Amino acid sequence: MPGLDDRKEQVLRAVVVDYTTFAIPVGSQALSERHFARWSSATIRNELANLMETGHLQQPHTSSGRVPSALGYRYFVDYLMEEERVEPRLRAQMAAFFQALPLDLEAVLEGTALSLARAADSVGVVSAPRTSSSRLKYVNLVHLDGQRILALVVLEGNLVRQQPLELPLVVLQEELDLLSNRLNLLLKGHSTDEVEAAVHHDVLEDWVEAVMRGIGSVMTAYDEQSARVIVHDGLRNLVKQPEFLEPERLMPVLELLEESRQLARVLESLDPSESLSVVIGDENPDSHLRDCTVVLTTYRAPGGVTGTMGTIGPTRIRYPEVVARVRYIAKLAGDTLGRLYA
Amino acid sequence: MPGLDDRKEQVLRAVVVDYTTFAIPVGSQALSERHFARWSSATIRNELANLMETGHLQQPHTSSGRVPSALGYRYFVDYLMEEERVEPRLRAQMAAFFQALPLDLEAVLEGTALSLARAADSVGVVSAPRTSSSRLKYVNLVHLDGQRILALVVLEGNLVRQQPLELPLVVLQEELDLLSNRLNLLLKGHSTDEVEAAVHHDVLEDWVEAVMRGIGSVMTAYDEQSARVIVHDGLRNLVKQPEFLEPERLMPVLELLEESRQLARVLESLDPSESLSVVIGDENPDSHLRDCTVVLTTYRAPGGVTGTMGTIGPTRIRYPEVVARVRYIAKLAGDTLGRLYA
DNA sequence: TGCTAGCACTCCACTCATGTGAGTGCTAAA
DNA sequence: TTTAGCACTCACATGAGTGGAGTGCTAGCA
Repeated sequence: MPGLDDRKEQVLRAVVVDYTTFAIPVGSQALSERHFARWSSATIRNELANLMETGHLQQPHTSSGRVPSALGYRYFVDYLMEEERVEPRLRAQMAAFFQALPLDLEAVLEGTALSLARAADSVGVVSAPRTSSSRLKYVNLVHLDGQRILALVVLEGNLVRQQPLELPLVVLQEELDLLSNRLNLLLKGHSTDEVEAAVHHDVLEDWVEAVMRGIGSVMTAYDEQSARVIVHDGLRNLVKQPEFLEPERLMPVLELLEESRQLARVLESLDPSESLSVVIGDENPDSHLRDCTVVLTTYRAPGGVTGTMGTIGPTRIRYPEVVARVRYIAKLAGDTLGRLYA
Repeated sequence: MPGLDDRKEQVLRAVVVDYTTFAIPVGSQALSERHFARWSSATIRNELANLMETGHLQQPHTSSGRVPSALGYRYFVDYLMEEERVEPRLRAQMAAFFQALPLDLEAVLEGTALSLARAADSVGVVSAPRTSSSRLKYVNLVHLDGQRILALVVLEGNLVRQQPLELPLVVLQEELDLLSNRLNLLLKGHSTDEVEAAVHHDVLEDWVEAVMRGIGSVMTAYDEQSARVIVHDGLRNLVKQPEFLEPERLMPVLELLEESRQLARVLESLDPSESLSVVIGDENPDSHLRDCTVVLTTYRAPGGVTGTMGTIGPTRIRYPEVVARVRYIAKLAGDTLGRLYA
């Protein structure tokens, strides 16, 4: 529920727009001149004071202009913002960029991150697609040497994983082929849980059990890990920003980005239940991102292939523009991955 | 050829040691007190003035202490430095760290980068091993639907690559299994070139040729791309350094690290023909690294598996320590990759 | 000839005082 | 309810003054 009267909303919007444009605190006079010729600066001052009381604005110091607080940005995003349309020329550029990407998962993820970084002039992050629940499509066992074999596991979505295994005895490739066939009949189309249950269900030879355990652990590891593979790009855009001039501001973000496990956890915790979420400043559950705004969305390709992607920048970003661009890039990424998995 | 007399060398060494330790320009008095009780500061001043003339030292401003120039560091590294031994406790820690890494190429590369970053308190970079030319270990063909199949290709080093293929006709899984067996007999252990040659050598059915072309292209793509995969870690160590406080200093390095193609090119151009190379400041061919020292070496695992790795830091690093540690980590990385490819 | 004490000099880094200007809050009148 | 006016606040720039670390140079001594 909005909660601010019409003029307060106009003033708040003007502060957000001006601050995200000029990056300097905005004062009553500037507002009066640039936006509200019909009201004097004194009138604006009263409104500004009110917006301070309600917590929508902040003052870096007593006699400076106003800056939106996290709450102020939040109000702007929720009630005042009209999402822009991505400029036709930029749309075309982006589409061409995606069109030109090699059809290769890593290339697409990296391209998406780069595109996001450029579009928002901040850091772009993309998580690898996690199929909603991985299902076994195909197994193949390869003899390496002695008791060591390699299990190739193909999951739905044509994701291939490998797992070296040490068996309790030497097994020949012919026997492995036979087992591969049996396992394919038995387990094809089954989920991680079902595969792991099958190990306990039947009494099996030792080495067969070892193989099945191996397959189960690959699938489990994939379920857990796949959400953790994250590519990012555009750090240089962050160092340019005045709010990250001091290393003390930059460090937390860098730490987070370099520790991909942490980053994955954070993205997961922010995972947008809605189609797109904007998390502003200290709304972030992770303190590393206290000075950042995270714009997150989900990309989707046919076949339940989805993932999280978005941008991490200063709280002072041009929300209407960035949100629109992130949304559009998610669409492009989804389409491109669709071509990849088709 | 050395070229400096004994005392000048002593003074230069003292300047390098003190500056790399305390990170502030060193003056004649400090030198006299800390290193040369037998000579007065005035004497040292004369020597410092000489070392300025020969270009081994620099002065940030007229009345400040001296700082080694790139030439000075170079002289130190070439003639004055005694490589330290890695502390036993640290050796043990590092070895344990590598021992605990999962036997998986990416994990090992990332672990190596992290280890380098920690050891040198700067950025660690590791290029993927470029096997002189990849060799085929195993092929498996999986029917997807209709005319589409998936080729699973295992290369030496247990690297699995997949490639979806569209065949000119529908082929059943049984036929694919037969072809898999034939191909394994025919191509196992063969290099990219040999595999591609085999396509032209025999007259084959259309769809078999398509499969073989697919396998060849996977291998070619891997050969081309693998030299470019570079992981790095430890950026946060760089922002801490006083010489990178200003964004103008940090930016070039960031740009280079984020543009992995560029980074690959640079590492390649610096590729140490000797076992280990130290490239200091403006000796770097790439201007992005003008303020950096790059310590590069090669890691080697049995079977011609080699790659480039090293650290990128400010010119003010503790050379004897860093060089020793990089060397040791290269050994650990080589051993670990040896286990992986065994 | 090499070393060193002494001295004048330079320049950074810091402090303090001061002025300026953008911005504020408050009040009284329209 | 709006606005003109006014006193006030505070960051920021400027400039003068100071201390200190460091220098180059020179003359005298071993």
